[in-house]
Amino acid sequence: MSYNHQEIEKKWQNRWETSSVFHAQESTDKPKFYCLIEFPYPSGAGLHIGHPRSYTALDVLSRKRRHQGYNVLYPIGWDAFGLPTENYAIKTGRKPQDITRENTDTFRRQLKSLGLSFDWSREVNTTDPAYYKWTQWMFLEFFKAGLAYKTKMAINWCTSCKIGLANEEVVNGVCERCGGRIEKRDKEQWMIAITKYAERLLQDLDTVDYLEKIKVQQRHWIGKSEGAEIDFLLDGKQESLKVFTTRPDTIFGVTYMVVAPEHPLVEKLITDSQRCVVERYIHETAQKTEIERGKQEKEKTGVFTGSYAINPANGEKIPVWIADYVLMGYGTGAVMAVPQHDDRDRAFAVQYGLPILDRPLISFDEVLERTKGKKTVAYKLRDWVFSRQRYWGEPIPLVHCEICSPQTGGWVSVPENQLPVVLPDVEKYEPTDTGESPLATIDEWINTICPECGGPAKRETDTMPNWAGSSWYFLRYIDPHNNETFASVEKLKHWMPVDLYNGGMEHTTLHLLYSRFWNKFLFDQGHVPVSEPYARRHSHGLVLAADGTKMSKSKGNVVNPDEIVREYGADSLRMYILFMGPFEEPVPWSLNGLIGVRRFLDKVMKYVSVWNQAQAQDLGKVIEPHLKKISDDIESFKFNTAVSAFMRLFNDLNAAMMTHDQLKKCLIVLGPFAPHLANECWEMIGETRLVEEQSWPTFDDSLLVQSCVEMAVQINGKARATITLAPDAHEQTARTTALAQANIQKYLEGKEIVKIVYVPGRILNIVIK
RNA sequence: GGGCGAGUGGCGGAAUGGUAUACGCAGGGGACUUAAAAUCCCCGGGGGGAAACUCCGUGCGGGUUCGACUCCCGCCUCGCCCACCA
Repeated sequence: MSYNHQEIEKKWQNRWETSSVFHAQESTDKPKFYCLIEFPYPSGAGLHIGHPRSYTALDVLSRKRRHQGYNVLYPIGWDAFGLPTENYAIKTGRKPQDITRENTDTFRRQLKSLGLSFDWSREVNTTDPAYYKWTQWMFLEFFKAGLAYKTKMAINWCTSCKIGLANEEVVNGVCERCGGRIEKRDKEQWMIAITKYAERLLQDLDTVDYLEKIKVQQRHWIGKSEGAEIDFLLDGKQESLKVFTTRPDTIFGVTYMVVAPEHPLVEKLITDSQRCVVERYIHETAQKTEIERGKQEKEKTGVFTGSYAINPANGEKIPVWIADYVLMGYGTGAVMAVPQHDDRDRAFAVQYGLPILDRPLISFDEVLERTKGKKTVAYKLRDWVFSRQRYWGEPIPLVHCEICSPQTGGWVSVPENQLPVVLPDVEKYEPTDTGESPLATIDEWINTICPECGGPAKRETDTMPNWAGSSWYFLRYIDPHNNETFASVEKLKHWMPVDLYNGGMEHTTLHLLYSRFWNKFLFDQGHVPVSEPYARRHSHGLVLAADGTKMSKSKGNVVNPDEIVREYGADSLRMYILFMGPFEEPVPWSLNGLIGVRRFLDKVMKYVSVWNQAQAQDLGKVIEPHLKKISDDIESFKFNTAVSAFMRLFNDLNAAMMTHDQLKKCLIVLGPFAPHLANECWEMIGETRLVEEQSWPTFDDSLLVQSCVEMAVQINGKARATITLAPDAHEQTARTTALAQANIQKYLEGKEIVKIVYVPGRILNIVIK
């Protein structure tokens, strides 16, 4: 017998919608639980089968918390700015706004069909002007605090997307999104000074409950090194070269120095005789892509500048080289090379025949004294490139005025009462290879008046990266319809921090770090009540195709959730996706596995439909251990074994009828996993109201202990017999029973018992010789 | 090169010091049926044996322990992340 999932799923989804059971409450004495999933990017491809993995898992937990009496906030929204939509708009000649609306409609319909207990009344959309008004407002807070600045810098330019990328968006030397070739380009960019928060982003990891691998990855990304800055006077010149080193104690072994090709002192270092060769090297290096640089990792390149520096520790004269293995963005962009102690320096020294000297080490303090150096720290973290030269993003709310604000380069904030600066309609969205935003072609939008002097001014045409809107969306969920502020202080105090945030590992050094930073900044400005936004962070594994590879359109191995829901039902999909494997591990999709879960759900439906109270017996001893395990497994994210415990429960029943109360308990615990079926069964046994309105069951300890257990008897660690005993049986009883076993006696014949190890309820091991 | 994780039946996986392979899939056998589907019951790591039982077995090699998939040391393979960060 197979139940009609299409009928019952629609029915209960309507009931949930009209009853508002999933709405977070505004005023209540209940403890709060804020449960967050990473809001999706509504792509044209529709929901990916991987999305429900995270959503269903946290749905189970949210539902359990509601049963447990918590006021639960489990919201959903759309991270809808970004390139795929813009590129699709260009290709089809349509407006990104229209495409986004269609895509979010599809995603909303698909998510609702899964029976997820989101509070749909709080839906947010980063592309909604009422939302991005506050993204712009927050940007201005960064600007006013001096943390947003515009600077000319070599950026990563994706030649395919025609867009500047942050370092974080360049993966293996190619564009993270499209795989396109990256080249370096000099461009004026808005930057946000995340590096000012490097130390706190690092330190405060100790105050939050994240999976350890997430902390490790963030620490590594922030990359703190302690060391010293030491000045090396240039021979015959006024200037000195400042280096950063983590090994000041090796300073006697310095045999040469190296500066990055982009170092500001390069021009002064070049001597006439070397000018030709050095300039050619710098030019060649600038042309190199990240990939090309990577390939030459083993083979280092560089040139001698012609200049010398003086080692402040011993007065030795040492040559200064230029090489691209030294990075301008880290430390001071200059190093003292100690081939004896550093592999890279050694490789370079070998390559160019520079001396390698084995000199004694000296203490940190002594070095600082001799060289007048100072202790310092360096971070790998770089400031955040915040400009994008594209259309489909939040306009940066600044105008440029020739007269006003010379201290900020002529940049003036758009006043709060003129926010949001709304994206204007444009004819064409194509990016230009000149690196200007498509907004740059709309004169009537660009030309405006300066809010300070009233004179003519021009709007900034760069837009924000799509990490902007996602850096604070968890705050907007708390008060999504507020027109006065992004969220009221009282509501923020009630809900923050997020109690549990689940998302993909790929966001660890991007979104997760950005949003921690963003929240800390708002905290410092007094706008949010907590310094860390997420009390706990968990992460899920990918759903792979059946062959264990990533699902991709080009390989044609993408599973469509609509089809699964139509054929097998949302409850089957939910339960299978939890059952398929450990939550944190990548797991291949299997239609057969899904069918197995559907059979189980049919079995439950069949059981309930033939269940009758007249034949009921007390099956508490069978049922409760399983329900207890399921309840515990939810807490430890072991959803796969929770589902198998359900299967065992119904196998163990052997079709025996449990009591009405016991059946109710089973259905309440089933609710978070298969909510439609649980409600349908709930109604079939004559219950009114919704399963969602019931309290989570408690478990009777006396029913959790078995009266007797089967125990192995081992001889020298090998199982030779089994005996049945009370779990707390006395050792003497256990020994007597074990020694009476025929197979045990066989082994004991002619042997001496050295000792007997007895672990009640577990094992009895007889050691013989 | 560095960091993190994983390696268990035909397959997804369970067990984190105590009878390895729970649960599910695929497979074999049986019941029901004119038949099939569906459903239900039974079997199910490999070798030997009629059976009782026995030997081998959790990537490889050592070790700790009464007892190791589990802990320790040394390798191999795969996955993910970072990768010239001084």
